[in-house]
Amino acid sequence: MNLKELSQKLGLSPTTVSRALNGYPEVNDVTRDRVLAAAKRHNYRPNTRAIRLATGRAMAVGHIFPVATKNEIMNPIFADFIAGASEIYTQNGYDMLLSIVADGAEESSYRDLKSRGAVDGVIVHAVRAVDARIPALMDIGLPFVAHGRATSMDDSYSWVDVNNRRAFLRAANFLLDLGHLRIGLVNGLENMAFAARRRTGYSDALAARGIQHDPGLMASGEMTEQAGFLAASQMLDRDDPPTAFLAASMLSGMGVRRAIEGRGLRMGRDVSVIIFDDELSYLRNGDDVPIFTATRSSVRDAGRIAAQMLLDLIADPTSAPHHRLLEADLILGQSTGPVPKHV
Amino acid sequence: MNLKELSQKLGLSPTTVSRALNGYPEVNDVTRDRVLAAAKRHNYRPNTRAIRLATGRAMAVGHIFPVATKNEIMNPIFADFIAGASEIYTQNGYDMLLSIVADGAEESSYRDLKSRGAVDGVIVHAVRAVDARIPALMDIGLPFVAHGRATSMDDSYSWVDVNNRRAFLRAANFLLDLGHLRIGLVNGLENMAFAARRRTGYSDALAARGIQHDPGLMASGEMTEQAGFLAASQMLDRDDPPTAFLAASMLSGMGVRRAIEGRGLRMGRDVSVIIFDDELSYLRNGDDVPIFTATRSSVRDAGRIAAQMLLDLIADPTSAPHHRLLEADLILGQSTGPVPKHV
DNA sequence: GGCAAACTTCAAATCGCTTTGGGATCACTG
DNA sequence: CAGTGATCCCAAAGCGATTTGAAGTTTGCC
Repeated sequence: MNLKELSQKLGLSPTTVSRALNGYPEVNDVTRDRVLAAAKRHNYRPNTRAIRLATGRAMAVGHIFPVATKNEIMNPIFADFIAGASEIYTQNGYDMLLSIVADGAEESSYRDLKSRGAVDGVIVHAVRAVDARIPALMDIGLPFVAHGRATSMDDSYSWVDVNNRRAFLRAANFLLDLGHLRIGLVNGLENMAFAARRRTGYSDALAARGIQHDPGLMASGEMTEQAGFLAASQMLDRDDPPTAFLAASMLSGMGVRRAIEGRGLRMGRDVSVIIFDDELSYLRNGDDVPIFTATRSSVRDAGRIAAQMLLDLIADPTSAPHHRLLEADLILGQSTGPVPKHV
Repeated sequence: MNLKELSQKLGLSPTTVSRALNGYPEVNDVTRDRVLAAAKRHNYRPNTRAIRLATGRAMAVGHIFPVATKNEIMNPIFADFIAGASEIYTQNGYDMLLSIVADGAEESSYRDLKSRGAVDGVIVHAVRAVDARIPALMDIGLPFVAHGRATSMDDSYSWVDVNNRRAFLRAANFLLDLGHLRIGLVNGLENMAFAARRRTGYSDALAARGIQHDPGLMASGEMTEQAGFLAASQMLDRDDPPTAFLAASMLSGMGVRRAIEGRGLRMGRDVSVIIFDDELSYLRNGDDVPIFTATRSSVRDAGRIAAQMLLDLIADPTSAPHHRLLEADLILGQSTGPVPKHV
């Protein structure tokens, strides 16, 4: 069933039917009702391909994920971010186009999407501290929203980000207030913007209390359980092991916990741990009472916000860049406590 | 730059240019080379929207993920499966359309995609033991490949699946051979087809050795660390705790491990564990030596295979359904050993 | 040389919708 | 009653490709 057939059945022109369906004012209410009823009865749905060609809009948004060919690690937050964004697209009649491209091929991928007219805008995932994609997209002229901000150029493009620096600053201060002086940092890869900022927050908190910088207490790597375990193990095996940890993710934290418990220590009593909790659906931090004390910010919400921001931007491409800096909550769990006396 | 402009620059008709670019035989080689060179020089890329309208093909594949509104758990294998599928689409000039829909709204979502002409086919994720989506799609007439098979109707549609029954049968037999008699099953939700089959494998292995069915040693739930921990904890606190576990995923296994170690036991010595390892990129089972003994099958490979199967099906919709049953490897890790003497 | 077959190329129709630029029709003024 | 706006509807021209059917050019062969 297409527009032409439907209009013939109704004895109207395609023009009128199209206008009736799309809510244009120049059509009689009686006529409009007839049209809407007929459309519903015949289960008519306008052909997306034709709409796209006619309007010149793709009614689709692209999500391009970089994957380092070397280790091929998909970011675990991916699924939940997407889930949040998807809600918004569905509500607004947009489709979500996904592609996963090798680490440096993103720019050509963007150019391709643009010149093929396959999308109206894109979301930039996993922003690096220095990220070539951002100037590239500005050059290409494809509307975009970044999930995260590069270190520089903060205001010239739209982004949604968590206040990573403050989150880790607060977490570190919380541990310092509990008396912890040696705090291990189990960070993500610090070429990523979010990880770099978290490190800054950590360092600033220590510096403010006059605590000396100790490279042996700062690890940076993939945010896997295994990596978290290894990093924490190394630190715990020092002569002056840390009494607390700041871990970059739920998985890292689980690795840290294993390292602690594997040494016969108890998390929350002998060694404190704070994680960054993205509220991933399949990595919940406990059910009622949080297992880990955590800085928490829902990545699904971030997905929703970024998607909405992008649609707004597409609707009005001339508008100034939008920004949204989310604050992470500091929630108390069972993994932190005062520094043990006997240490 | 569109076809018309390009053809004007070349002094040719759009017809010829189109044919030259698409490799049709009725165009002179000299002309073709001229066209190709000009296309490259002007960075011409045909407009996807126009191609789609003209050819009537969407050149896109849909991935629809069901999300139970209650718990909203995204399946962790999602990201890696998608990554595998994406490779294939990219190679073949297809786009991947993703949407996440509430648990029972899938059918209308399929109908929508079909009548809008937004996709040429879909992948069905997370097949349940009894799954309404499969007959629905057959009714709608949208080509599809299921990742998993429902309990019945095995041959009337295309699927890619792992031999889940045999995987758990082999794993259980391996444990039985090591002398374990009480084996705890920490399964996924058994309304899912894969989990139901794994349970069958487990049960069949025990039955073949004349071991009595013990409901207290069989848990079924979300495949999270927390759920795995709770299930294993309960079993370990029995008067006759299991000496081994079969866990449905890496995350479940991590929970089981925590339950074991939290009781002062050592995994691999006091209690054995075998997991099902989907080879998720961010949940690697160790780097060189596997941590867990595991039945292993790459979900990324499954994504590749399913995607290719779907493209084949789209290319020839009249062909008979395709099937691919993958066998999981049983790989030896550090989490299994003979049943302890003193028990 | 002549005629058919094979090559090349093109004009125009098509896909299914939106949107521009008018035409009717009708009621309301002055 | 002619003139002026509203109001309602339509024909036709896009959007940018593919594809059909046909025309013009070579080539091949007797």
